[in-house]
Amino acid sequence: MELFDQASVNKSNSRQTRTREKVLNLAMHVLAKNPKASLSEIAEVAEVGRATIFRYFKSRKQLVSELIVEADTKLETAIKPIIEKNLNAGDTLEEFIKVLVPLGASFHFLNSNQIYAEDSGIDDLYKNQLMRLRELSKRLRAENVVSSEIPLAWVAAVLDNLIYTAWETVLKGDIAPNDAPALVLTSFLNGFSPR
Amino acid sequence: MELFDQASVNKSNSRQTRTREKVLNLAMHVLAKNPKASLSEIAEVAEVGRATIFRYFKSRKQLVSELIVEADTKLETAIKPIIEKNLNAGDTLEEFIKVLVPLGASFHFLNSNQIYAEDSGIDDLYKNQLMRLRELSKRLRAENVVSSEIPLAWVAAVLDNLIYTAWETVLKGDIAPNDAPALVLTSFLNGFSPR
DNA sequence: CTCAAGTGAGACACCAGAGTATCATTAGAG
DNA sequence: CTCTAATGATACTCTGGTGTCTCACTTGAG
Repeated sequence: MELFDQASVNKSNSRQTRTREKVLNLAMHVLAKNPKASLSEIAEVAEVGRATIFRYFKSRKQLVSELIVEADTKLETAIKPIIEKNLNAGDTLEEFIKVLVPLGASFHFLNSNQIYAEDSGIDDLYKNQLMRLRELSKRLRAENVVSSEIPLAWVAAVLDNLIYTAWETVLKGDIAPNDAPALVLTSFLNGFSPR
Repeated sequence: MELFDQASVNKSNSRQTRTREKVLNLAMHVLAKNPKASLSEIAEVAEVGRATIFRYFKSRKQLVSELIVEADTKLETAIKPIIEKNLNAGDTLEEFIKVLVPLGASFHFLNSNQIYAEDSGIDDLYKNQLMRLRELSKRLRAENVVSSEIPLAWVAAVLDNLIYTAWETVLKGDIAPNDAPALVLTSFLNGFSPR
C-alpha cells in the first residue's frame, strides 16, 4: 500500500547495484510485516524475477542474513557519532530516540529475526543492540534522569518497545513522523498523566 | 526451559479432554515464541504423537484458529466483569492492566497472528481487542487522567505495548510477576523521571 | 544503433512439513 | 484384573517453497 523511500534508489549506480538494493530494501519491508513471506512474494513486491533474487543471494538464508547485517550496520552507523559526542545521559537519550525511531524497520527486523538465527554470529549483533539500551538505561539512572526505584531491565525493555511502537504508529499513519521522537521522549520521562 | 501452569491441567476431566488441552496449551506457547514452528515441534513439546494432533484438529490452520478464538475468549472473560463494574477511567485502567498482564501470551498471540489470518472472522476478534484499548484511552482523556495533548492513537498503542512488554519481561525472569502491573501503571501515567 | 550484460519467465529436481491410514501398544475406567 | 478407547510410531502421499538451469527478451553503455 504505502510506497517507500524510492527516492533513495541511487540512479548513478550500476544496473546490478540498483537491482540488488531494490531487492534488499523491499525484502526488508515485506519480511518485517510477515517473516514467513516466500521468495515469490518478495520478488513480486520488488518487481523482480524470482530467479534474479538467486543471482544476488545464494539462498534465502543468506538474503535474510544480509538484511540483518545491514540493519545492524545502519543502527551502528547512526548511534556511533552520538556516543562519541560524550553528552550527558539525558541528551544522549534524546539523540538516540531521534535517530532510532526512523530506523524502526531495522530495529524491529533485528528483533523479530533473532529467533530464527541458527547462525551464531547474528545472535551477537542482536545482543549487542540490547546491550546499548541497557548501558544507556544504566547511565540514565546513575545521572538521576530516571528513578532508581525502577528495575533496569524494565527501563531498557520499555525504551526498546517505545521506539518500535513509534515507528509502527507512524507507518500506520496515526502520528506524524516529525512528532514521533518527541512523543517517545515525553512518554518515557513523564508518562501520560497531565502535568 | 520454563514450565507452565501444569497445575491447571484438570485431572478430573476425561483422557481426551486432557490431551486436547495439553496440546492447546503447549501449542500456544511454542507458537508464541516461533510462529513458524512445525507440528512435529509442537507434538514434541506437548509430549504427544504428531498423529494425535490431527485426531483433535483437522488441520494446522484449524489448530491456530482455535488458539486465536481461545485467546480472545480469555481476554473477553477477563475484561467483561471489569467493564460491568462501571468504574471511573483511572480505576478501569488499573484493573485492566492487572488482568491483562498475566494474559500476555494470549494478548501477544492475537497480535502476532493477525497477519496470517486468511480467515476473515479472526480479523474481527483482533480489531475488537484494539477497539477496547482505544475506547479506554478515549475515556482516560475525557476524564483527564491522560493529557489531551497526546494523540489518541499513540496512547492506545503505548498501552498495548506496555502490557505486552511487561509480560515478556516477566517471562524472561527480569521482573517479578507481582510487580509487573504496578510498573505498567506507573510507567504509563508518570514515566520514569524521578518525582 | 549495436550488442553484451542483465533480466524475466518457465521447466525442473528436491525437500520439509502437512495431512492420511494402519497397526501394535498402553492407559485407565469399570 | 480386564478390555476397550486412546495413543505412539511408522510409512505413505501431497503440496508449496527452495534452489538450479536454460533461453529468449530487454536495457542501456559505448
